[in-house]
Amino acid sequence: MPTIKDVARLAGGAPCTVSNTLNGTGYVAKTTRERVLAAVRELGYQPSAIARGLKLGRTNMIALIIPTISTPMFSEMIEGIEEVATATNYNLILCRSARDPKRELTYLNLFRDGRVDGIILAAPKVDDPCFAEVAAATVPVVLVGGKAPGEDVPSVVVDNRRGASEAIRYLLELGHRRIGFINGPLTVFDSRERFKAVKDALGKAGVPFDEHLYIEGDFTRSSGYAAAREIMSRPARPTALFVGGDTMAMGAMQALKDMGFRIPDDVAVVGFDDIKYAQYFEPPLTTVRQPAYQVGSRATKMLLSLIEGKPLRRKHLVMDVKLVIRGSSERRRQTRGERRTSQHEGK
Amino acid sequence: MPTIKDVARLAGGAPCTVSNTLNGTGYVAKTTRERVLAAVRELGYQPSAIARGLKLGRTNMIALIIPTISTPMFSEMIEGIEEVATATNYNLILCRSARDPKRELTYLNLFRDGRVDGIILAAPKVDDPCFAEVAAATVPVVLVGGKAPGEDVPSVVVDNRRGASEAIRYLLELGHRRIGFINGPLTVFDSRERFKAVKDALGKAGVPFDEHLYIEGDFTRSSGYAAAREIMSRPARPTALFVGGDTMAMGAMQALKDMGFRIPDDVAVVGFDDIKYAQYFEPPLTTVRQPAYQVGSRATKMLLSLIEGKPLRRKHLVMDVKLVIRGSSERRRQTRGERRTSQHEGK
DNA sequence: TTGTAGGCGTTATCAG
DNA sequence: CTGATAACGCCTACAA
Repeated sequence: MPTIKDVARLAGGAPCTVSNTLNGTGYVAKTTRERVLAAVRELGYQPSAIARGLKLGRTNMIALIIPTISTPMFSEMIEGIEEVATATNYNLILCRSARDPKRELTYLNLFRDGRVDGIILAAPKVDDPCFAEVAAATVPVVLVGGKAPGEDVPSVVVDNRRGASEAIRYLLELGHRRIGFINGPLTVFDSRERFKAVKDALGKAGVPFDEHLYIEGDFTRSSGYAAAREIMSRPARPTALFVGGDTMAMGAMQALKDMGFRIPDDVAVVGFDDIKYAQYFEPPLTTVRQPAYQVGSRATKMLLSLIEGKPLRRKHLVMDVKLVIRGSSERRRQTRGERRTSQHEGK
Repeated sequence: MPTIKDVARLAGGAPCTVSNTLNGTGYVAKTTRERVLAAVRELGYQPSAIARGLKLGRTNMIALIIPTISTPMFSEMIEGIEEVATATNYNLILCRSARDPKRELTYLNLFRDGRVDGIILAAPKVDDPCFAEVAAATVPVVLVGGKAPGEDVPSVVVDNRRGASEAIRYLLELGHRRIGFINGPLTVFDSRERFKAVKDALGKAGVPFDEHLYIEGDFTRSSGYAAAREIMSRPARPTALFVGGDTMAMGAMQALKDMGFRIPDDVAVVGFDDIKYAQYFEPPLTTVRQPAYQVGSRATKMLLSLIEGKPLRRKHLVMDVKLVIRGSSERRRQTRGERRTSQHEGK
């Protein structure tokens, strides 16, 4: 690889002139500029990001620490992050935390050395041990799907409370009174919020929260399967299931079918997420849509603002969610012909 | 951030002694080492990856250039890549190419400056303009899901020919003679291979390849939907559909249902990929499983070998595929009880 | 066994 | 307008 010196030599000048030409800093005579640019082209010169990073203390890299990559919600979020980063000339370093605070900590420590200009930490645990590290970070950190104690660390979350209470209110309106709730682990911010909202919504309707209708899974399909089997085997089983995650809901639906229950006739199911595949479940899943892509892109915009030293207008963003009603919760009144178009949502 | 000098000062020594202590290079007296380590701990010192990268010409970073992130096949592949990279102490820079050779080129050029030690280029086009750049790259490049002309650039692909011909042979065995083929774009390596294999397999069975039963989509669900609608509207429509991608197959199945065809009774469907959701389609999709995660991890191992300067045992890997038979191709003979377990594959 | 000097490729400063 | 010089933080000779 040619260096700036090679270019300077070929153009008959000094390295700093090349630098000034390329970066538009300082004054460079037009003729000089042209000679320099010609030399650059001839050599195929490209400044070394490493050397520049060392000098400037800026790398144009951001790091993303995220539980998994291939989970639909997270992979969409990653796409939103990548999009904004790339558009702003930043590169993305991808780190999988597997929801393990130790790994989060390792990465957070790794990145204290200036190799990245900012960090997005996705889905930290409630009381995550790494929050101390986050507070002491040498670069801006934005939290996604979680909040650190206090108001200091900027965050983007979805409106879990609203989503969960809408789901519950909707099921109540349909006449359900025994509503099972398959939640994610309470160590996860989203799950905790949803838990509170569900209790609240039930309480307001005068329906007592029944612990026997509550189970926690771990967001996997198999945990949803197991949870549904369990909950449907208990006495006084529910007539509806609210599942905090579409992948778990998929497992739950499978369990219901395997146990011989019809959806929604015997049991209504409402999920959370609205992953791409939710509308193609059988029956299509009623679920609370959360804008994963936008969560990612907004968080990245916040991070980039912080990196540029711009103040944030709002430190904590709560993204809107929306209940999407499909066949898993209401008996179909549609004819075959109507389904044809109704099922063909989006691309 | 403290530098190596700060540590040296605190420990009462020279920077190089700190370096030697930390890297195990040269001789360091035990007492000195201890003093150094104590100072390191006290200051929370961590070597700067940037400075080290500049000095050593090695960054422990690899770049991945891949069409999309949230497509199931690709996101699994990314996970395989991330896994191996992390385990070997490398970090992953994620770049989305959107199948655009221009973007591939931009990235390939960007990375010539030494900021990464190696590059994985996923799903390049056949005759991709960036192959020239790949050949001239300053760091090792491994191709995934594609091959450059000649034998020079290492690659990992799946056995598309075997997969496609098994699918076709299977449909022929079931008695199908008019087999529609919804393929991906022929600019994609996989699609091209599958195309040849399908022609071959039909030819060997004495069934002529009928162009009216062939359509290309772009791997999206909507393109599968449109393609199936189109192909099923033509005269002498097929009794079976082989679809080169499960997401497209999902769209195709939707189209078939909307048109009133029963699967598999009126039309059998066989996909390619075996994405996680394929087994939960209605009916569950018969498809050719490709090991996306392993493709990613193997490619990364190859790349890391090249980076370490180790010779490759084999420059070109072809990963095995496997036809997975489910309900979309054969009329169910199972009772409800049997389905229960058969549908509950994997997690 | 330890320390000194130089350089990796840039860019900022400041003198010419 | 241009160029010499120093510095970013680290590592590797080589000298002490």
